[in-house]
Amino acid sequence: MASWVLHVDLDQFIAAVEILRRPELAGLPVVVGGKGDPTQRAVVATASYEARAHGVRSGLPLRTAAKRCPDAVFLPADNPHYEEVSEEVMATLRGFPDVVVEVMGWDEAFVGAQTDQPEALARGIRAAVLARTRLSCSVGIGDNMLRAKLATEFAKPGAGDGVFRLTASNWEEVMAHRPTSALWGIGTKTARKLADRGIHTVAELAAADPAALAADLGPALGPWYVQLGRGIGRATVEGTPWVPRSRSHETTFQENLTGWDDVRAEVATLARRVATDIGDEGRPAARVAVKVRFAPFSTYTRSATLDAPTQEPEVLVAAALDVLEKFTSRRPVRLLGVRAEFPRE
DNA sequence: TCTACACTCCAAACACAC
DNA sequence: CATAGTGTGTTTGGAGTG
Repeated sequence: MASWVLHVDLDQFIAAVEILRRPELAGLPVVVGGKGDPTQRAVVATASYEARAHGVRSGLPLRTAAKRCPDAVFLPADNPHYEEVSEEVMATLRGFPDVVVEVMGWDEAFVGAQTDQPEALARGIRAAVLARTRLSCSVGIGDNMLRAKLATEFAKPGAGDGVFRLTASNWEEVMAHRPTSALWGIGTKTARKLADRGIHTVAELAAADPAALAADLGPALGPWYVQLGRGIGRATVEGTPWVPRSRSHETTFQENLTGWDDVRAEVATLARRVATDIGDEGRPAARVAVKVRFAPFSTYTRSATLDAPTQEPEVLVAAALDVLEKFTSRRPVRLLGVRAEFPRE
């Protein structure tokens, strides 16, 4: 019996959930995000494949989505409902005997298993999730989590047939000529830095000198990027529940705040929401951070350690307002956020 | 007492993922 | 022109300490 990592990823999860509630939307371009009003400041949470054909992607401003796809159906995000459906999916995964499930978000999870037929397990998972939730998913199979995660892309509708295996055996064949940005952990900024050094493809990254990259990109990140290029990653799926390090709330205002009294009032409101959350969890906060995004989009965070950990709402509000005083600019504010950090360890 | 240095902690910026 | 919300990890630079 061999050790395998499977990566399960729901297909167009949020859009699919909405279409389940409103079957008449099937086959139409559906865009979910914000309050469902494409004239507001908000971004796309998920677009159906029909909307994606018009260039609508997650993270795109709703306004832009409406321009690219004027005929799309715009729906508000209903996060509590997605959480419920997600729980149902994860419970289905945990129902398989002798597997370890590591949840990575509403719509994806890693499954660790000992088996000699990982494809059979993958198909079993797809069938079970479909039967229980009517949702389709794609499954990547790998000899570690990185390869399983990347494999899923080749299993997705339009690219594959629902299951794909990526291991040391086919890593080069599949990945060598792809851009470094195809790797999990390399975003646009890092891809750009690598390109500046003449590293454009996965193969070039795999062949790079870790020490040289360490000097340039950091002692931990540089060598890690080379490992990514080689397809090396964590091979053990962890099933132990995650303990959050922080809780936060932030909000973008439809109209910029121009008065500092308004800013103070909104920070207090956010701090109370955070206080409610951590009070419900019964975990005192050790540190409070305030985030301010001035118009048009420059963003800053300031923070302070509390005298003693607390969950007292008024102490947290006062602390957040204190931190806010570290900002001296009075430019118009488009976003405010408050974060509570729990004691380390 | 002053300076250099190693070390740790903290705060902020930054990058990334979902 | 437009760019959410939530959360994590790394790097960097300054403050404190011995």
